[in-house]
Amino acid sequence: MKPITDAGYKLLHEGCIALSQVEANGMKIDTKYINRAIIYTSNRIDKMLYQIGHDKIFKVWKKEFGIRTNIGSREQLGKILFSVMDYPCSVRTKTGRPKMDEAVLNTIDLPFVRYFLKLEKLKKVRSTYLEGILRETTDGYLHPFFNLNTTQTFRSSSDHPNFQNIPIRDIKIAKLVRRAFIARKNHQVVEVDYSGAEICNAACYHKDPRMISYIKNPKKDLHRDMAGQCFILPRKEITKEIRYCGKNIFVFPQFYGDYYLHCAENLWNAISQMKLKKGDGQSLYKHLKSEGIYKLGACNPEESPMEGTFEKHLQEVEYDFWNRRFKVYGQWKKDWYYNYLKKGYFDTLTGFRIEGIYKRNEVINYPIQGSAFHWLLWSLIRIQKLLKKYKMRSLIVGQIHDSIVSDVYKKELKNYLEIVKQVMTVDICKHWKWIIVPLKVDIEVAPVGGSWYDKKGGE
DNA sequence: CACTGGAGCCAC
DNA sequence: AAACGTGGCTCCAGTG
Repeated sequence: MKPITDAGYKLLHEGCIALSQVEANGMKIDTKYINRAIIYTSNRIDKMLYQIGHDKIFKVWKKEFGIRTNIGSREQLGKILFSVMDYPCSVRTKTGRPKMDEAVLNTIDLPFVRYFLKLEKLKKVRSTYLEGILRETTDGYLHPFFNLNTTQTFRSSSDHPNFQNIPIRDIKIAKLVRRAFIARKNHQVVEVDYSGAEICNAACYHKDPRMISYIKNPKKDLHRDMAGQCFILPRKEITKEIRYCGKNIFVFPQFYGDYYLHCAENLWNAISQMKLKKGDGQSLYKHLKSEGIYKLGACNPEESPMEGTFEKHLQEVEYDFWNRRFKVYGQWKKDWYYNYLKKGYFDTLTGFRIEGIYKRNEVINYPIQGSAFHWLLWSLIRIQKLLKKYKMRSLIVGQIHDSIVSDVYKKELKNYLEIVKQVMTVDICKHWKWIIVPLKVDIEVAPVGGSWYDKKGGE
């Protein structure tokens, strides 16, 4: 893994300098708030511990493990549930222990298990995030590290603390943690990200005309279309939730190298969780039945799927996806991997060579992932230079793979956004002629006096 | 007491 | 033929 062009070397050299400035800038932290949040979370943890301590199952647990009883041990809980209480254990880890993650535990309908999961979540929030952030904060500022030398793909990483995995999906936990990240006085938090960075970047490699047309035409929607195909639904019946499944259980996994068996299982399971406008998941199973799909199927890699099963249907959807809809993309994947096998390395569009022993999915994913980050890195370097050149007070304070987090002086907001848009969607295309799709950014701004949690989209 | 691998979970 | 890519952090359990 090394730069093979001067431009590649220069990108990392300047990137390193720019990110060190980002580290030095740091983000302002509301430490008083964090201390309150830790107390609040601790109270909730105590409540859960009380609930657990007064449950009959905990008596069984103590009887089994005595002085070794550890409420944080999933292994011990597994023994109680699957050996002592005789719940069936359907999944095991690769070392043969019962799998005890959230998905498995959600299938066991006991208040005790619900308390346990709640407790684990709260402990994670407290230790990794609230306490982790506070530990690394000095004089009210947090300075996470951003590394360019640690990843296989030429992406970046972040540590002490990791700024790139602060909760956002679970809205309550997101608020609890992100509320701590604030802007300097008379500044506001602004986050700008490339929309569909990896999909757009992939298109620059494979140049599939149908993918490019999806990217160029805002009326087209790949995730909606694929959700429709997976569930055999017309466009108008695709709810937000169904589209979400198309995106996160079919399209992205397929891009990363997943295959129909896995997708079929996950989509089928997702149906049971769905709450639809017209009825619930059951109505979707019924709908599939009316289309001749009666069950999931065995999903055994050794056997070919049976007619009338969902796995058979997904096999057809997948075939269509790579051999008809995105035929050029599908062929590119084959060629790209074949060329790697022949040469023993592959080169990225941003000027790097990746050499060594890699699996098929790695060979296909690394260049896309790495180059997508390099769009961001190039943009960050340039934006920072311009902020300096115009003697602006706004500062870049963080970076998350395809987004830039800044602490923007309120009077500079308009200028800042102009610079960012110019660099990220216009200048970069002049710098890298191989960018053959139009680039778009999503902008989110928090009000002055607000926190990172308060960022809102729409220009 | 230090260290390590596994498992889990957070992000893109 | 194979089968979801990249990271970091925490806790547990086992080892030396």
